[in-house]
Amino acid sequence: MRIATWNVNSIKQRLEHLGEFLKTSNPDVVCLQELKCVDEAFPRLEVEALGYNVATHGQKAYNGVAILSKRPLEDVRCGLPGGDGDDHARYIEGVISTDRGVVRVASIYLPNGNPVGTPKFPYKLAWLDRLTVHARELLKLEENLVLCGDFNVIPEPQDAADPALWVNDALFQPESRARFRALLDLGFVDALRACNDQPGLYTFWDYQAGAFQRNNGIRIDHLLLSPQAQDKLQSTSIRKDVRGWEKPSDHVPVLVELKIDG
DNA sequence: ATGCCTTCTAGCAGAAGA
Repeated sequence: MRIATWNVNSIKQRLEHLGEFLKTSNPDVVCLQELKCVDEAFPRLEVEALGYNVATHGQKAYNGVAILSKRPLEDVRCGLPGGDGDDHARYIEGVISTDRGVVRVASIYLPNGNPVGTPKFPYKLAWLDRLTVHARELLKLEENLVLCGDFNVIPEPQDAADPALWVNDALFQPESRARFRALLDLGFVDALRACNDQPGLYTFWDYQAGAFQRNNGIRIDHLLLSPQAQDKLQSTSIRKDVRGWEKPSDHVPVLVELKIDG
């Protein structure tokens, strides 16, 4: 089973790219972030015509997450528990059954948190804490579980082309990185790092200042695997070429291949 | 040191993103 995550930065602006990505990578499951539209405005019929079931959790203008799956989606849950008034559409979860096993997948759009020193940063940290609490519960199910998405965390210095540029940024603050590590410490593995410890692997390049042309990127889109899923890890890849398409998202798709349905 | 660019909504500028 091939699972992808991609922050599309507006699904309406990126529908053509999504079609091209689905055709060329042929994923079984796709977790999308930053839809930037309400559920009713999601191009559901167009995506279904490409062979995918669709579950969305959208909102007007900002955020918005979705899961696309060739196989039916079951037990879909929208929103991260413990919000207490948090109305951002940043979390959706579902289950996919195959002949060879079950996979639970979450599509996550973690808060950016900038600028540090405003309420946005503690909101990010609190959201990371809530995610950790929920993930601990999910791990008790002992399922194949993949937490996919734009975590808005640069885990390590080697995950940035120029770490010095990010020292004052919410994505690279010690508090953000420590919480990401705490999440991993529950028993998850960062799928890409399990396969490749090389530097220079990025999933985001800013639109400004020719960041992509200069390969001034960061790695913030991640696929975290439960122990059961780790045992089935076959490969990972980053579709860097997608950033070179005309009018691209600033993020590219990241994929993991799990030996689940052959 | 700051803006650089792209998206959204609203309305012809500002917020948000990272």
